[in-house]
Amino acid sequence: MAKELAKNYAPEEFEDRIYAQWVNKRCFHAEIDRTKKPYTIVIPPPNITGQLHMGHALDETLQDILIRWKRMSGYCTLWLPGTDHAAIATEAKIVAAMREEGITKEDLGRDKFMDRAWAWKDKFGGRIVEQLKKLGSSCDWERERFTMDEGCSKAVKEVFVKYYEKGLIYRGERIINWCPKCRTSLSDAEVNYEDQAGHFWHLRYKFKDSDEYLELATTRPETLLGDTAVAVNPNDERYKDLVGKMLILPIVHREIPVVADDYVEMDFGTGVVKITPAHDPNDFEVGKRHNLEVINVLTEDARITEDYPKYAGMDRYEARKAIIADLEAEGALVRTEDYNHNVGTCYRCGTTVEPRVSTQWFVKMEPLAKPAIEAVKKGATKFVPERFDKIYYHWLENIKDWCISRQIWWGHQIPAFYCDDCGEMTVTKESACTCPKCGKPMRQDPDTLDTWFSSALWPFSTLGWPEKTEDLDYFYPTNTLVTGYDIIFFWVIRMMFSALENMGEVPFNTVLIHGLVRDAQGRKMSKSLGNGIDPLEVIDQYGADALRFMLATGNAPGNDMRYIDDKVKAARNFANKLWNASRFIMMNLPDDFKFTGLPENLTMEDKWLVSKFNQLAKEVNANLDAFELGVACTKLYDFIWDVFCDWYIELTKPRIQAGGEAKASAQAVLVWAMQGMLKLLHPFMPFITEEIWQTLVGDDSMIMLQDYPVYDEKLQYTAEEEAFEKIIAAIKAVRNTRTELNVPPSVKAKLYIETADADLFKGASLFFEKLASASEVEVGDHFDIPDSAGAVTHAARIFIPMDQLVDKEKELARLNKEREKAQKDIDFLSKKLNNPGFLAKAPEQLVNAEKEKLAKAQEKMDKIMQSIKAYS
RNA sequence: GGGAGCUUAGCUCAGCUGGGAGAGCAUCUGCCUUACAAGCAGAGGGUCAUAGGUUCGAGCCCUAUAGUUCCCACCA
Repeated sequence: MAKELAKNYAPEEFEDRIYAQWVNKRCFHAEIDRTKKPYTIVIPPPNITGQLHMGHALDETLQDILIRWKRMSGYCTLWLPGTDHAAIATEAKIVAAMREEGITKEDLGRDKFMDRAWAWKDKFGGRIVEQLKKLGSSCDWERERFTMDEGCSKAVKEVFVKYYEKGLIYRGERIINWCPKCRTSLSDAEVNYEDQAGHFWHLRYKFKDSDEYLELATTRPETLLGDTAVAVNPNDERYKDLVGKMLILPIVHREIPVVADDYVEMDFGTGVVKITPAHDPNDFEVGKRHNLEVINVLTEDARITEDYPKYAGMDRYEARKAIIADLEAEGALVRTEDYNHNVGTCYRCGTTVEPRVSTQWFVKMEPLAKPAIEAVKKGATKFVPERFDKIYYHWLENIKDWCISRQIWWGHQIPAFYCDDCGEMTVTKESACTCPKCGKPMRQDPDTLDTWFSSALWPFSTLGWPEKTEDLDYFYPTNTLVTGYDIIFFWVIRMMFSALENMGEVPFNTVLIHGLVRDAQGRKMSKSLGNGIDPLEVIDQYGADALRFMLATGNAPGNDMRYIDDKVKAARNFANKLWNASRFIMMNLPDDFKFTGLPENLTMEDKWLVSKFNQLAKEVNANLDAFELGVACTKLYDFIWDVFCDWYIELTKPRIQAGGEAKASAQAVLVWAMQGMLKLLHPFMPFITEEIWQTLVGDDSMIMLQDYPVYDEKLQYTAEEEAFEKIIAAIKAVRNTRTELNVPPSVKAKLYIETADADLFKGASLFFEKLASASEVEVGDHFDIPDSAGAVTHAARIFIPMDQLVDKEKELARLNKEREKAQKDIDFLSKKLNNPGFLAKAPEQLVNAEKEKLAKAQEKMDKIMQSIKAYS
């Protein structure tokens, strides 16, 4: 074959072409072959921002490695990509984009607005799909992308109605986080806390029956309008007698009681707290315990209500000023101090969140959380790394009921209907209904569901549930979820309990958790810092394979990783190395070369390589099986670079130059090994391996559809492998000696090799000439060569005669240094082997291994001593 | 306040269920040896944060301490 690779590894020249081939030849999904075992992977929604960032690149890389490996290992694989549901941030983008076009809900009406929103979502989702393709994602997006839209909303209704009927969903008054600007409730996770400079206003409330005052402090004086009590700690000696007394609320002049509650900390401030149940979550709880009235003083957009005409219509900050002025006038303001405190803000618009009592829909968490905890405890789902189960437990054990209603108009509308006439409420899967009591048409709840409510159903709603589909039966429960630890609370937990409740089975068996990608200084990548690195730019510069390899290697699961340019460069250099190795193989192949498998007569170095490759295949499979992707990467890197390129290729050169039969067999082994390495590496570096494969094997063959190499007993040559290591050790020793004596490689010298393995070394003399600058090699069982430098291994004593170049003193010093080293080894090992505790308790295998090591060390020592004697 | 992680070579990090400390980059020395200078051959460099403990044996397990990062909760 007259194929040739371009001179340099240039990923930009083939990555797009290779991807197009995968798509055209339908490699990703092939036909679903239900005779194979299924492997299903669930991936987080990649449309969070409509733009690819490093986090996605990491997600995608890990997932894609696993899915390609499984596919090549004979599994029927399936991705469950999350592109349909209204991910929170995308919603914000959609709305912003629609506003830019001047489109409002009122213009279009809800239904049309939704159609429009879905179109936008396609755009955002679609863009990221294109970006993921550049990374080499083997997900068949076209097929998998829109199969679940309908199913998802069907599933949502199904679950909602079911929960409602089982009493798992209820409507209730709760204090919630409310964004006055977005006019929507926010979950705890959607609130960002930030330190803000504020004030502490010390106020005094007068007692009803005396002229005494009680002093307290507040950061939010305007909520005073809604105060319905003042609280002290029941154990506080200072205020014990005051509990139950009545106070007069300043400005409003309402009577409010002093109550005792543990919530109050005695040593903070004055130890007295004003209680505003309608506008503070803690106060709300206190209010419930003491049956206090809940007085709401703020409207939806955080203005004072009509009930307080003097302040009505003012927003909370204007009202604060006005009220402080009035307090001062009334003599109720004692003093003002500066105070920094944590203020909750809306993650979307940054507005300060207003706690607000309102009617919302809730999911009762306790009965759902219990089975979810159990499932992980008994191992039905396991976290990798394991420690993340602690975070999981910690979260679930302290879980509060989940507020699922949102006051936004995109997303799944709550399937509850109200009769405006008689106040009746129905929860139903139907899209419209009439009042069962008075027969009038009912109005659907305008609120929508928290985006995570539908996301929680992902692993089964995407497979067709609630219908009993073949896919559901075959692919559920899924195998693996890959995600960052930051999403455990949002998504993982909710998928867990939702699946257990609705399917009676866990949604996935393994949750592979990875860390965050940080910048070179270890900071989180963020837009405001401007330190984010665009994966697409990295791909343009170094290629997708280099980026993927860098992301998968050199870090432990669950640990954060820093993005360092040099790391990608190192990965790119590795790709270049592989590229050039295959170039070496191909440029030597005859035009009519036909690969027919491993040749019959393998030489010792062939067996050494084959055996080591066999071991590699075994270990890589084991590592992938245990989700140790980084370890697998490192092993592939070491094998390809060190074992194959630095040793084996060099070892074949004499045969290649010799030509004839020797050349042909060397080429067959080279091609065999290259094919094997490409297959092993393909999940990690799909593009370059595919490109080389197709050049090497032929255009219509695709590496993506090959079988993944596995361990093969027939390829294991343990004894030969070990024997050849002696040659390698000897070559290294000669090189070492030469370098230490500053002999340039151009100066050749004859080698005399004194060894008990004469046949072995005789057969390898060419290697010494090629790799150890030998002009000639003589092997025997005894030599006495004066004026020579020495190289010693446990198996051989090598003389390098170089009269003028060898300084006897220096050589003796060098030998003594070696002797010391060898003595250290012997001391260490014999001490260990003379320890009765070690002999009695250490495993037999280890004891034998240590004995063998000692024997080798002693052999080496003997040889060193002989050389020293020869010099003295 | 509750929880989790990290501390190993100059830098960034590996080190799988405890069995003589590793890689990449950087540094030093010598090489353009026709696959590769994005390379080849060598070298130096670590009391594995500190102090105890368990064990025949500890970077790894236990306890405490220090430094550091993150998550959750949150003070009126």
